Amino acid sequence: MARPRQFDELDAVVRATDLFWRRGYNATSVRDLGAELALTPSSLYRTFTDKHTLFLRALDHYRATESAEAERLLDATGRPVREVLRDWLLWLVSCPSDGEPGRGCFVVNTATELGTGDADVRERTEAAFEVTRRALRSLLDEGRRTGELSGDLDIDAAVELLFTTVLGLRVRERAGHDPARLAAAIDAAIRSLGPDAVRPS
Amino acid sequence: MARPRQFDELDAVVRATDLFWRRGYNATSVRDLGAELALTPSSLYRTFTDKHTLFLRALDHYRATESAEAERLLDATGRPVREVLRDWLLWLVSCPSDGEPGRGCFVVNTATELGTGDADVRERTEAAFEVTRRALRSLLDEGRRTGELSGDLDIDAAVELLFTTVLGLRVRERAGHDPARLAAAIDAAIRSLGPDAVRPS
DNA sequence: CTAGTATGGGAGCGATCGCTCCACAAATCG
DNA sequence: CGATTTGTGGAGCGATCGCTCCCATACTAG
Repeated sequence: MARPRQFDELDAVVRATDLFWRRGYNATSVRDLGAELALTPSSLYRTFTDKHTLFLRALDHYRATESAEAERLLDATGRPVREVLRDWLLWLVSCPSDGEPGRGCFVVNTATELGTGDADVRERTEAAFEVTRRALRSLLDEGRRTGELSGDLDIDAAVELLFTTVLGLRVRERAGHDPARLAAAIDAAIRSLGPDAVRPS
Repeated sequence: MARPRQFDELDAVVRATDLFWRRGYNATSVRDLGAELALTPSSLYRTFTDKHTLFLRALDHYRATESAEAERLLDATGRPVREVLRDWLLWLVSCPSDGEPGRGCFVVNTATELGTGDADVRERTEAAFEVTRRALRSLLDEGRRTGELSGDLDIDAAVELLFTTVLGLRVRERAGHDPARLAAAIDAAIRSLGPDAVRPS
């Protein structure tokens, strides 16, 4: 051992995530990061190798916190699946907290900004998308098991529609669209699953 | 009059649109633009003022060509509205032509990259979104007039869902998702409008 | 032809980019 | 204590950023 760090590495990643999330990859300079994380260039590079690697760390951190929260919201066992789905979708478009302009979803912002060109990034965005897709599928499977969703429902197609809707919602949140309209879209998406067979409205 | 231009201004805007579309605002340098448009800095700045103004020109050009094509696809009078809607949505995710990696939608990419911070940009992205929303609404109104759509359908909500789906589809096209899955999402979105009352399946 | 005017080419401005290097500081060893 | 190891601070590297300026060029008007 030798001289200990004067900063918390996790805290630095959290702040870096916030900055990359708000501004995107290209618009965030190493000097911006240094100021926000209270790190000199030498500490930043010694700890995180370079800007690109720090960005990947930020993406990973975002995915971890995001999917942990999603798991919490989706694991409300026993509740009606439509209600669980609705709460989750509403959370997606109001997350993390109001008061600031919309930041959308870090993964979606990254996927649209960097496209498919960066292999490291694409690997992570695709993994994040796959987690969302799986979560939707298991929720719909659950709904079919309990009988809340009709056996006629094409679950593959419904997952694709809901997943696509999630991405659209997060773009709209970033664009600052009226929350009431986003809520209307969410309700319409849930209605597209058909009438509730167990608790008819 | 004096010395005439050696380049076509519209052609330059077309090329600039292509570059900004693929790389985004921040990742496109003035030197990149100069090389792609075959323009020296002096010509570029004399003609287009600065990078930001050229970007707005590119956005306007994109909106004009995009909405002209959309109008063509949506104005297929007499055809079933579900078919018109389906063809349009399929066109959105395969546009402008294949062979290259997905570029998504220039407006969506811009909205997510720049957020709500740039007033000039936001004005244009919101206008583009409003055009799309209106097009969907008039299509659904038409469907209700002809009886193809049920009178019970909540058109406001359906417009919100379809519009959100459009944005999601364009993100997914940019992210390089499987076209078959996008088509499945499109079919599910159309099915969410309810059964066809005039031409029952 | 000359005068007037707008363009094309390109050097290069100050600022900022991502990043490196090195002297110094603070901890653990013997 | 001195030797070693690791982190910190900051000057500053070469490259690139958005952009400006100057001058030769190529056109029209008279």
